[in-house]
Amino acid sequence: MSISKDDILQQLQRRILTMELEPGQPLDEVRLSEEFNVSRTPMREILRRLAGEGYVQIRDQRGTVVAPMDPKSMRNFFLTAPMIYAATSRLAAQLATAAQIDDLAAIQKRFKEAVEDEAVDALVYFNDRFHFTIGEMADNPFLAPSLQRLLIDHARIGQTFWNVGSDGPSGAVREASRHHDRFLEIFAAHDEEAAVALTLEHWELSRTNIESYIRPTPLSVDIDLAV
Amino acid sequence: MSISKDDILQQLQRRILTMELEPGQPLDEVRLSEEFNVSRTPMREILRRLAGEGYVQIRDQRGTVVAPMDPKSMRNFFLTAPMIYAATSRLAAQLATAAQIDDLAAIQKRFKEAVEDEAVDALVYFNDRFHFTIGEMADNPFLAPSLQRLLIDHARIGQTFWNVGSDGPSGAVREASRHHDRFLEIFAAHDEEAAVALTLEHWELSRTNIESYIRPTPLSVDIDLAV
DNA sequence: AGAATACAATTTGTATACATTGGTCACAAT
DNA sequence: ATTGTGACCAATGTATACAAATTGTATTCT
Repeated sequence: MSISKDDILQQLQRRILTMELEPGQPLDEVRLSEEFNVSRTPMREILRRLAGEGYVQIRDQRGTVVAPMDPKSMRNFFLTAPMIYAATSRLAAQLATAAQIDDLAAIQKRFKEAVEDEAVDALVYFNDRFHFTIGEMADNPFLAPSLQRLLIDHARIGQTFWNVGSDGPSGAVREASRHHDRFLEIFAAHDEEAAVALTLEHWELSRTNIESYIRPTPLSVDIDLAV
Repeated sequence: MSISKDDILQQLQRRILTMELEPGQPLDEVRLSEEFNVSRTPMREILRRLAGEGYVQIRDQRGTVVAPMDPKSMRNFFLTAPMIYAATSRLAAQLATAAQIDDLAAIQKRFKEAVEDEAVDALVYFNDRFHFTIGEMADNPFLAPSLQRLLIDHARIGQTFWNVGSDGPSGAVREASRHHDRFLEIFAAHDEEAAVALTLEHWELSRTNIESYIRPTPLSVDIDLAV
């Protein structure tokens, strides 16, 4: 049996989220179709689908590139994420089914393993899957597409967030993991307000860390200026 | 010269928005490719793109149908639209350029013509284009996909809104048109708060009319119950 | 040397033939 | 009568050959 198109799609998504495929990097149809042992036709279809989901950009007659990340999109990201995340969490808390919460718990289990294994790529991926699944729980086709686009850039912008120092996972990583555990409890209790509050807390944790990377805390100015 | 793929895409979008193609209706690749004089390959690509934008649904090995409209999606629509619309308008007010406002004015001109011509399809279409263009002004790739999906169903759900009675365009239609004129002024003035307020006003007008169709005002209960 | 242009090479886009799958209908068995 | 089986048909999915377009390179002219 051969690899399915969905598998190829998912694998490319993972590579893009973990930045194994870098923003702006061109993707060659022929190379990819050879790598995955399919002809160009289905490969092109997969790339079109990735474009529809915001993972890649296709420019007419000029091929496909991994969706770039420019400063403007950063601004929009910080502007939009809290609103969409909060709305999604509220709906998820309203509508969560037991089966969905089980799925979410399974993802969180693998996330925790990644924390202990200090596996950055796995952290990025399962964190994405965790929040993506919350999106599915919200069951709102009008909200989902924006959420999904946010999650793509969140995974990529936040790459450094998960970086494991020489002294093991950072406190922030462990706190994010505790947040996830609390999400599970809150969804089981269908507590909308708590879901929104935790979402904003989770966002702040992420935002602070991301910003400290993008705009690092300036070096101390407390030096001797005497000449 | 032959018809371009973008033209075909746009034409199918228009047909779906005006419900010339009805929700749930199957779309045959071969028939469409013959109608537009292209081979199946580019036609399939166009359908894939329409699927990515939410105009149609593609089920594996079972073909394409115009995106259906079920009661659940209605609930989500009313839940989500005000938030996304308000956020979009705020950003559009912030960022509107003179050229964009000119574009918007051009669309509004054609909208007004449709009001006078009592052309329902044109009303539906140019109203959609008006709000779609506001979305472009907001220039936020994280918000746009949700907005676009909302606009698809707004055009379709609101179909009856534009219906022209025997006594010409309804007051609601004329009021919607006045709202559009005010949008133009507000964007030119970059007045964010006014933009949000007008958006909610515009939404209320639309919502009230739509709901009175979906859930018609109950027949009078003031009848003779005596037996 | 630098700019412009013609040409070659690479890559994307399209058409079409072939393969596979899902649905329908007839028919047999229970 | 209802349900299960299988063959056929129609429609979607894939491979591949060919066409068109873009990019890179070499050559020529100023």
